[in-house]
Amino acid sequence: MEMPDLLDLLSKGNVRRFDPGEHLFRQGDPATAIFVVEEGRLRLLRHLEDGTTVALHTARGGETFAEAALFADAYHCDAVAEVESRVRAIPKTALLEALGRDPALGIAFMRLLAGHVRELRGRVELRNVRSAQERLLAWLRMQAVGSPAAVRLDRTWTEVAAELGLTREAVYRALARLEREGAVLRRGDGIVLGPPRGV
Amino acid sequence: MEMPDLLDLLSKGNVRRFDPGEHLFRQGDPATAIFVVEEGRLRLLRHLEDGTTVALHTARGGETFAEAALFADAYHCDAVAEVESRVRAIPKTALLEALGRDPALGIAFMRLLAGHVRELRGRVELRNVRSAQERLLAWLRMQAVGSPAAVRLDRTWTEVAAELGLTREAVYRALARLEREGAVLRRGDGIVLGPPRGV
DNA sequence: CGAAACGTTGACCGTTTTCAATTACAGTGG
DNA sequence: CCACTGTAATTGAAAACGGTCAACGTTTCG
Repeated sequence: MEMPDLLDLLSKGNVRRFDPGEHLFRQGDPATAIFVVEEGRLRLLRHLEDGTTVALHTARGGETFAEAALFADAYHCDAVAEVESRVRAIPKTALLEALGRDPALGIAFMRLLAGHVRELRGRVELRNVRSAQERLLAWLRMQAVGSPAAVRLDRTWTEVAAELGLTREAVYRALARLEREGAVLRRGDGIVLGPPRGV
Repeated sequence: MEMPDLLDLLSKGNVRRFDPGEHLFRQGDPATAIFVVEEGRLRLLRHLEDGTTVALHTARGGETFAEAALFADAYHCDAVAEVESRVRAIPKTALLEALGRDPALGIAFMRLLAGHVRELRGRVELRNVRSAQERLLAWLRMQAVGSPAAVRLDRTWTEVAAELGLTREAVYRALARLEREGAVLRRGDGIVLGPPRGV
């Protein structure tokens, strides 16, 4: 049950550049493609009947979005670049055709989606932890690998804060307090959890 | 682009009855099936390392859940019946095999998963709204249907509060304030939004 | 080299959580 | 038919917590 050339397929589309505020597509436009964010940040916004707007999602580097466009005739929301961004567009027809032809590719795509579901559920779960300190600790434990459990950061704390639904200040404070209390240890480019209590 | 016999396939498993509090499976159990709720209500609960438990999802009649089990060796959460429920279990091996054989079936399943992804992303984005009042209002607008926009509650406010990531008290207060400010109108079993300003 | 963005810490303020108390039901069993 | 029990709904008051603002050092990158 290995992953066939799904990534290959997902890298076939054209990359386009968008300026801040520029639209990739608008609610109601014919759904013609799904997207992969190469770089930057896009917001998905839905316009409601009463004229108000609600944010559906914020897509960042590496993420795919508008997958649901595969199964709809039109986009259900706007996609707007928040900062200058590079976005790869995978044509819907080609992707659908490939998925329908090669079952293994379909399975791979399902796994991708199922993984998203699991990851998103984890994210929601994390947000249920009220305390900033506990939430950060839970996140660190989820990210941790090895023994002793350690996390190597591949992103800035500011970005981590956004994922946790906190301000960066709150994260720094939580971090400082966790370290003060001996729950974690900052090690340059990463964090070590559950440090030796005997010291 | 119609839905092929996914429902057909999803109605192939055995139906089992569960009493309130009874477990369908537990976190760590070998993943052998995905499920469809025939009737009742199930909660998916994840146990954190600190012993606490958080709700991942509440599955209701008609819903499928634990789809991610198809691609995982073990369940990553508990499933517990909240009320007496009838649940259909679709064996993982059979489903995987059928999905691999019939591409159309796969497409239908992908659509299901893509819908879940969209819903979950919406949930996360909702949690990014800091103010309890704004968050509740955004949620209400998303749930609203008809004109004038209205929401009929099929669950308790306590449950809504949990989905919003707030305490029920915070929800009641936000609700009271929204009503005081004329943004919503409580109507027995539901809520009417953006009430006529002329009155 | 200079402008951004990141990292870090402090103080203050507003909001939400918590704790507490009261009302309103719906179901249960005597 | 009614007291009895448990949960939901509701509101108040105080405490805790995170957000916001501010200030400053550091790194990054054009």
